[in-house]
Amino acid sequence: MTSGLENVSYEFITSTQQLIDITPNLENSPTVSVDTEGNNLDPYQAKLLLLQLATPEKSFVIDCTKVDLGPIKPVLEAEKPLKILQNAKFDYSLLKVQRGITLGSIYDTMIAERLITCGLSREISLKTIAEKYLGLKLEKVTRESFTDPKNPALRGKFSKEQLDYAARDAYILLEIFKKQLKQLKEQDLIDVAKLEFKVVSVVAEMELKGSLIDIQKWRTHIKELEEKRNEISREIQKELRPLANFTQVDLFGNESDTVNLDSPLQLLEAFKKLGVELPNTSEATLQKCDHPLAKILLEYRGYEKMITAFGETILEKINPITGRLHPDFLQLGADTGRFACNNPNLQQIPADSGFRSCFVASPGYKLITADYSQVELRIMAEVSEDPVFLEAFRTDQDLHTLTASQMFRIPIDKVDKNKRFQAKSINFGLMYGRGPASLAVQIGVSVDEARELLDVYFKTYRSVKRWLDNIGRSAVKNGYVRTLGGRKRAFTLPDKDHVDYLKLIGGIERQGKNTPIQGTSADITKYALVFIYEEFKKRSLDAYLIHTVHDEIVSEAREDIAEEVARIIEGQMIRAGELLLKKCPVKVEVKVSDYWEK
DNA sequence: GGGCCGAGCCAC
DNA sequence: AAACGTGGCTCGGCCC
Repeated sequence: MTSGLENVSYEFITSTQQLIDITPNLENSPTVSVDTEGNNLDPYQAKLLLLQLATPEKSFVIDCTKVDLGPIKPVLEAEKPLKILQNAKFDYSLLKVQRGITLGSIYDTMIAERLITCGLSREISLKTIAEKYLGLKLEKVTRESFTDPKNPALRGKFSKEQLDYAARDAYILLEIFKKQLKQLKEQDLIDVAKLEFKVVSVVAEMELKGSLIDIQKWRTHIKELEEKRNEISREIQKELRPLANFTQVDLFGNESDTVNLDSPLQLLEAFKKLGVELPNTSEATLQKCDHPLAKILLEYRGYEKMITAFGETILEKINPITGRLHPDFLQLGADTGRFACNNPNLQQIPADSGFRSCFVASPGYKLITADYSQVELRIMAEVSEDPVFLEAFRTDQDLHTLTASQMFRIPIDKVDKNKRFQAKSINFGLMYGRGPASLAVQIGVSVDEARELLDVYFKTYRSVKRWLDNIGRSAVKNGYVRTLGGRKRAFTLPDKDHVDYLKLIGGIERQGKNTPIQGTSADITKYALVFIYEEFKKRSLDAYLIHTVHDEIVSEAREDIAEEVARIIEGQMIRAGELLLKKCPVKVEVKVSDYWEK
């Protein structure tokens, strides 16, 4: 079953001359799998220990503590052979930072697996795919042994076990690659796979560059929030003090006459003394509560949340070597194809608070923020071919105002704020498969009125309704949907006799409606990232991608070329949009600034 | 004391 | 309160 894959024969390279001798083996192979071992996950702090290379004919394990990788730099940086890696971003970053070597072309087995499973599974580890494709049960990997500070490998002493595993991890990728490729072809995923593989190195470079944060400004902002929170806290305590007998005793026996506002237990007790019996202190409960204290408490929580979620914790992630933030961009974080981001998640920095403006350009540089204007609604116009929607975008009108005008049968200049808001709520809500009940809550009308509004809306935009109905049905009928970039998302269909059958089907219909829209937006942004990166490289510009938030791309460029770079970014983003949107025009808004602007 | 999960809230 | 899509982070509560 496992056909000798457990024990791969390999050559251990411990001198530069040996490496020179094997270079032809690599140059003449169509594919070479690549793996690295370092002693740290952070490419800036890691020491490169081993580099494993495997061709179908022969495998090599290179002792990077002794060997100069210069002789194989050209073959790694060339388009051919194709480099096959599991989670290539890691190896790319390590090789780039520690040896100045990049990888010219990438096939990533982890990314490929995410495309192949397309939402049905998130099991994409090497362990999982080795078993799936090769029937191979990998023993617990010795990767941890490399990161142990006491590990002799740090001094260039490798155990036979370490070397064997290292060689095997590289070699098996060749076999996995062949089987995955068949799957990618069968599922018609080659185009999107090519895109994703190009995105890998762009994301690696983006992460390596990272974002600069103005620490002083950030701390000042936290302090302002803390002051506001403390002020509210004092106000609350003042209300409570006259009630007395609130003596709390902490772990050290210290007595306090204040209530811990973060303790639900103490809060309930306090409310009780005020004559208010509450079942709990959840947001909903407090919202319904008439007592003025409830309102202020919610305000307190708002500040508290900001401070804990975006306070000092983000500053702790600043890299000690670069002094910048290097978040982890998860290229296929969402099943729709969108990025996710963590450590820290820079995709959820509050948009309208003082936090964003703390992200700044390096001295002598500018930040360029570029975002697609209403890209998801434009995608809906494209896929539905709705004549009214398309016309609105072709003539660059305000879609929400136009929608309101048509729904309520009033002239454009008679559309007030409320009617525009209602139309906007429907326009956006549709993309989420939103129903009358939730719409009613948002725009403050009864459910019947909301249903009425939706009816009118769909009479105006018949093609939109037809498209939404069809795509929802096809998600259930076929078990999957696709984006305009060819990306696929599959669904696990419930059994007909499942107790929640209708509920589950409803969920799949909504996902089926949303995924082509959200996922096409992801396709476009990813093409744009690749185009922009290639353009920067081709022109050798002192400009760098540093961040992306779904329909937005942030770059940093030297001051004197910032305006030129802004035009390049805009052009490449439009080019990416037009690659997938043929009927609906694409619009991009670009800003050049000293900080991250919304 | 660590893992897991839901609630609640941040983004698009 | 409630049939609104995609994520991550923090907290509190629960379990082992």
